[in-house]
This record gives sequence, structure tokens and C-alpha cells, in this order.
Amino acid sequence: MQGGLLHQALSSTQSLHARDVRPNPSSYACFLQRCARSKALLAGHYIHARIIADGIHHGDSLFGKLLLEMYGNCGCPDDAYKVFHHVQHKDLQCWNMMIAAYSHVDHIEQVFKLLHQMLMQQVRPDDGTLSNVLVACTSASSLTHGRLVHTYMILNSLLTSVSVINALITMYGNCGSLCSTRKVFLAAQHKDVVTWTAIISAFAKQGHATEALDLSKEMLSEDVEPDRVTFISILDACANLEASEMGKIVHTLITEMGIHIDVVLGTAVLNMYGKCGCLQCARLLFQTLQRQSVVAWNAMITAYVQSKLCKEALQLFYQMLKAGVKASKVTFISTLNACVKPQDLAEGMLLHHFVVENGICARSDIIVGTSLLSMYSECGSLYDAQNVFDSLSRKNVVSWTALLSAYVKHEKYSEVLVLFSKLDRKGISPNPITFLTVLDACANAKVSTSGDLAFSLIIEDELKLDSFLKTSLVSMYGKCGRLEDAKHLFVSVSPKNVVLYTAIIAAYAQCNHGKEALLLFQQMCQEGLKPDKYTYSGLLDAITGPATSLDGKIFHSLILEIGMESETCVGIALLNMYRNCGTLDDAVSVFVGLPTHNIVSFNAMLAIYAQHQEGYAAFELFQRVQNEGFSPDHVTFISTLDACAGSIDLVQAKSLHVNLVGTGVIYDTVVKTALLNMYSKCGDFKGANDIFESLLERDVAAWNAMIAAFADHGRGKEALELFKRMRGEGVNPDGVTLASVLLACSRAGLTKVGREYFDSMSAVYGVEPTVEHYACMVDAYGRAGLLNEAEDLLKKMPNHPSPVAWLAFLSACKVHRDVKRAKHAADRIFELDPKHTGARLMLSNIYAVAGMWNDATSVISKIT
DNA sequence: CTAGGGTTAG
Repeated sequence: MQGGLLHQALSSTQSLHARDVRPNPSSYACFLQRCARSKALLAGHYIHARIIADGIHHGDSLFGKLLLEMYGNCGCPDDAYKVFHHVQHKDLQCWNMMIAAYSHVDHIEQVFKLLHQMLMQQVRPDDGTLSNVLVACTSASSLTHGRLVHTYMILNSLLTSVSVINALITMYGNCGSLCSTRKVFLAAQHKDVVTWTAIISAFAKQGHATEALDLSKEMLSEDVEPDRVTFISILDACANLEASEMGKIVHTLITEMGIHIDVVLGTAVLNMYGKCGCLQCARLLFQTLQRQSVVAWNAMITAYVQSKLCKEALQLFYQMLKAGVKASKVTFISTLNACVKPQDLAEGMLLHHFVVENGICARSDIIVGTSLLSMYSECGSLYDAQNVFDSLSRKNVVSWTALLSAYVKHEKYSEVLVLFSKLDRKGISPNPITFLTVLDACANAKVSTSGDLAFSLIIEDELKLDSFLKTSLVSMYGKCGRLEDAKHLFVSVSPKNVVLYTAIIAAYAQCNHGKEALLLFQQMCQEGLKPDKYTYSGLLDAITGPATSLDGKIFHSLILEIGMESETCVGIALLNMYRNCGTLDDAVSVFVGLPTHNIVSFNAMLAIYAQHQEGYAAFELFQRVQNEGFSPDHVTFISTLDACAGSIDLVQAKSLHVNLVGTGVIYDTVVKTALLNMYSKCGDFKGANDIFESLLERDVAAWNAMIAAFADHGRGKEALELFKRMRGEGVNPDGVTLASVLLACSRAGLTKVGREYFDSMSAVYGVEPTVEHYACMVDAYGRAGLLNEAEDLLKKMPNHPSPVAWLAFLSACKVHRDVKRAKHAADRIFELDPKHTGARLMLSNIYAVAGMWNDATSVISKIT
């Protein structure tokens, strides 16, 4: 366009000159108007130069205005000002044009300077002036400047024309003062379609879509006919409310009224369908557009992302490029949202590359930069997210909140709290979303003191403590075990919604107040609120321990009845419930019934396999996790390694190790300890020892695992040496350590040494002996054939001796063929657990070996 | 010269 116009200007003036004819000023004027309309700056500059060359003074009022208009339209207010400066007789129109030139771009200070100048020169502003000034306030989002103009208008009784009032309504709407918008609207004597559209748009844009729709209805009842632009705003409100029914009605109405659906209106309809989740309708509309603008493509990409069809969204992006449409900033922002998993990282990086290639500077464009930050975080690279943040030349509360959110996602809660404490120094005021993010971190880190701090800041900043924030606080206090505080906040919210109830129910459940949780669940239902998948999942946490396993079954059937079992989060909660109280079969049936899995559901099942020592099943499930493209995390590895310890062969064990290498998870001490334990239990002592020696930091669990490994491999003396090394490094042993030490003594035949450790446990190490320690000692005596000592020890056991300790003794009796003691030991076990099958089998075996067949048969026959 | 409009970051 621009090149064409320039060429035309050049050739026509040149041909005139060739014939030595001076171009007629009216042809210059005509060209200038065309340049202004087409925003052809280059051609405009050329005409300007010719005008000067032809000796026409650009202070001439005709050319002055034409040049002003041209430069203003082309977005060059400074060039316009040079012309304005030379205009000799500045009339009102000149002033208005100059102000308009500055009001289109962000030059609010210049606009007010001009306004001041014209007032000084006794030029009275008219409606046009005021409209222009208000447009400047709107585009600068400056409520202060806007209010100033409003005051001036009131003082000078200038609130007369509809157009100025409309500009005022728009200004207040755009600057976020809905209250003032409403006041001006209500005071307006005459309202036209623009007035109504301005206020509907203001409410829709500021997140008050319900009021926007109410206003739309009021407008219709007052017999004001909506036009294309009005419908765009109404559709915006429908989109925000996800009111698809209303949206469809509006769409039909538009068609019935015979309003032409152009690209802009069409995109608004498309967007409404996209936001309402009607992807098919959106797609259909997209195809019927005469021209697919970049905005329409962007809306379409967003629609796919919101429907979680990320792959399709990316495909659309490439289709768009193929169709020859140039991607805009918004295109990249929308498409980056489609990268949400670690597998999308490469795609996200490619998009980052395109952003740079398209000349968009992510460092200075805070919105694009923040989108990139979130993309990297979602795709699992906290490192890149932090790098993008560091590179931003300007940071605002949104970019800071995005960073905090990235650290929350990566479970680095203490870092979140440190970053949050820096906000104040950086001059950033947290907003409600910042607080929601920080409270999430406090809850997960169980640091309620930081939550208290956030709470006090919310109050201090006079932020509205709305039900969202209160719900988040309830949840945080619940997770931190401060039930009273959670309850206090819960009570203060009215009316209560499902999310709030879910939070308090989960709080009670997590604090082991299952009964209260159930009562609140009941109360919620009585209030007519419908529990959702999260409510059920939180409630299931309340069902723990064998004592309540009945409730668990009842709840499971209730969940099946309402068809909630196919929700992944409910399934996970059911799995966790059966992990506490249930059989392997119960768990497997829940797991198999889940249509979609995530890494957490896999982890839950793996933990159950570990609990039931189903190593091979766990190994297979782990392979499925990998084959289906999920990224195992540290929990996945810990459960798998625990489950597989002792049940898989060494080749399989090594394959798990190989999978670990190259994931960041390998640096986790807990994971390495599980790996060590697996190697040991799978018979590879050297493998276990290598892992242990490779550890940079060793916690008590790591020491325990290695001591147990020595003991298990019959290297009792070395186990004891390692124990001494552990003590030498200042690590305090716990009950598990001492059990392993006793086991090592037992295996090495060091009964006396074992007894010394046993006797000094409480005094030297501060660990009270438990059943397990007694059982170890009984086992040690039993192996050494010291049945008297073993029996003495059992009699000294505090509280009631448990079947475990007696079973160790029974086993020793078997080895030493002591039928009398065996019968006594078995009787003790049957007193504690009459159905103890293991003890019956062992006793029967002892009788059989002694040739006491009748007794053997009689003991076995009692097995039920 | 002058009032209302489609996509977009936590």
C-alpha cells in the first residue's frame, strides 16, 4: 500500500515537472488525504518535502491541517507538532488535531501540556477537544488525569453532549473505576447505543460479566437497538461467564437481525464458543469467516488450549504459518500455553526461538517474557524459568507471581518464602493471586508462621479478604495442623461454597478428625451443595486405619453409585485409603478402573505394590509408566525400588538403575538409599556398597540401609565397624539402626556383643527397645542355642509380648528340637492370636520331626 | 480532530 502510493506520488509529480508544470495544490491536498487514510508515512513525507520545495508555506492553514492529520494518523505526533508550531492561525480544529495526534499513542503529558497552552491562549475547548483528551486518558489508563478532566467539565458545565459522556464512561471503565462509570451513566440525560455499549463493555472487561448481561437486558427493554459493536461486548460477557446457552441465543439474535458477521464480530462469536468449551462451534465459525485474521487464529489456538487439546493447538499454529499469516505477540503467548508437560519442552524452546526470530524482545516485553517463564516451568525446567525471569528488563507483580508459582510447582517451598520476603524491597505489592501462590507454598511446606505473615500482609494491604483467599487460608491452616484457625476462618465465610467446604473437610481429614469431616460432609449436602471430585478425594483421606475400613467400603460404593470413580483424583484417594486399610485386590480393582492416569496415580499403586512386596508387578507397572510417556519422579523410583528389592533379578535391578541415571532424581539421597537397599536385597552386595560410598551426604536412613546390607550378607563384624564409623561421623542412630546392629550380631554369632548393645540402647543411644529389638535378641539367643536366655528375655518384655518375638523363639525351638518349649511358645502366640497360621504350621512341623504325628495332625486341623 | 469492538502473561 505504502510503496504503491509513494510510487504514484513520485511518478505523477515527476511527469508534471517534466512538462514544467507545477502541480496544482489541490492534487497535493488529495494525496495528503490519501496518505493519512492509508497511514502511508513515507509517501506523506515525500509530499511534505515537495510542498516545501514548491514554496508553499506549511503554516498555511489548509496544508497545516492536512499535514497534521497525516502525521497524526501515521503515529508521528512529533512530526505533527513541528507543523503545528508553524501554523500561523491556530484555530480550535488545529488544537484538536494536535491533541488527537498525541492521544493515539501514549503521550498523556504532551496532551495536557497542549490543553494548558490552549487555555492560556483563551481558546475554549469544545466537545471534540474533551473527547480527544479523554481518549488519551483511556489509552494511558490514567485515572488521575481522567478525573481531572471530569472535574474541569463539571466546573464548566461541559457535560452536555452524548459523545463526551460516552468518552467519559469509556475512560472510567478502562481505568478500572466501575463505580464512577456507573455514576456518569446514571446521570446521563440521553443515552444512545454507544453509551450502552460503553458501559456493557466496561463491566464485561472488568470481570463483572453478570452485571454486563443485566445491562444488556435493560438496554433491550428501553428499546435501544444493539448494533455490531454492542454484540461484541455482550459476547465478551457470555465468554467470561462461560454462558454457552446465552451465547448461542445472542448468536441467533445477531443472525436474525440480519447483522453482517464480519471478521471482528465473527471472532467475538468464535471466542465465546471457545471459552464455553464448544470447540466444534468455534471451529465451524472460524471456517465461515471470509478472512482468517491473526486475531481469529489466536482465538482458535486459545480455544484448543483451553480444551486441553494442546497438540491440536500447536498444529493450528503451524497451519497458520503455512497459510501465510504472520504470527503476532499474542499468537506466541497463546501457543506457549500449549506447552504444559516435560515432553513439550523441545516444542516450547522452538517457540522461544520463533519469538526471537520474529523480532520480539522477550526481555523488554514483560507479557511475552512471563509467558516464556511459565512455559519453562510447566515443562519442568525451573532453571530456564529462572533465567528468563532474570533476563527481564522490568519485573511486575505478575512476573514475580509467575516465578513464585514456578517454585511452588517444583516443590521448592522454602525458596518461595524467601522470594516472597524480597518483594517488599523490590517495591512490588503482592496482589490476591500472589497471596494464593504463597499460601499454597506455606501449606505444602507446613510453615504456618509464613502463612500467618501472609495473612497479616493481606489485612495490612487492605486487600479484600474474599472467599478465595479465605478458602486458601483454611486449606493452609488445615495442612499445617491448625484446625482451630481453619475452623475460625471457615465460620466467617458466608455464603459457603463447595470449594470452601472441601477445604475444611480436607483439613479435618488431614488432622485425623474423620468423624467431624464426615459430619461437615453431611452438613454440606444438607445445605444443598453438591460435593465434587475434590470433596470426595479430601473426605477419603479421613478414612484411615483398619478401624474405619467399613466406612471406606461404604464410601467406595457411594462413589461408584454416583459415577465418581473414574475421576483420577478420586481414584488416587481410594488407592491411598486401601493402602491404609484394604487388600491388594481392592486397590488393583480401583487402579484398573481408572480411565486416565497421571504420575501420582501410578505412584499410589506402586506404593501399594511395595507394601505388599509385589516386586514383579511393580517392575511391570514401572515399565508401563515409561512406555506411556510419563516422567517418573522421586516418589515413583522410591516405591518401585522398595517393591522390587528382593523380588527381581539383577539384570532388571540394573535396568532400574540405568533409568535413574540422567534424571535429576538420582541426586536424591532417599532415592539412592532405596537403590542401595534394592541392590543389597537382590544379592548384589558390591552394587549396594558402591552406591553407599558414592553418597555425598548420608542421613541416618542411608547408614541404616548399609548396616542392614552388611548384616544381610553375613558380614556382621563389618556391619558393626560401619556402625562405629557412623557414630564417629556424629550421626545419631535410631531404632532401625539398632535393630540392624542386633541383627548383625545375631548373624555373626556375637550374642554377647548383641546383648551389650541391647542393654545399653536406652541409656547410651536414647532408643527404647521395641518388640522388634526383643525379637532380634531372641533370634540371636535362639541361633546360639541359648533358649533359656531367650525365654528369660521374653518374660522381661514390657507390656505384652507380641507374636513376632514369640515366633522368633518358636523358630529357635524348632532348630533345637525343643518340643516342650515350642508348645509353650505356641500357646503364648495363640493367646494373642488364635488364628496364627504361621505358628500352627511351625508347631505341627516340630511335632512331626519329633514323630508326634497325632499332635502334628491335631494342630494342623485347627487351621481355619 | 471527536464517543462503544475481536485474540494475550501469574
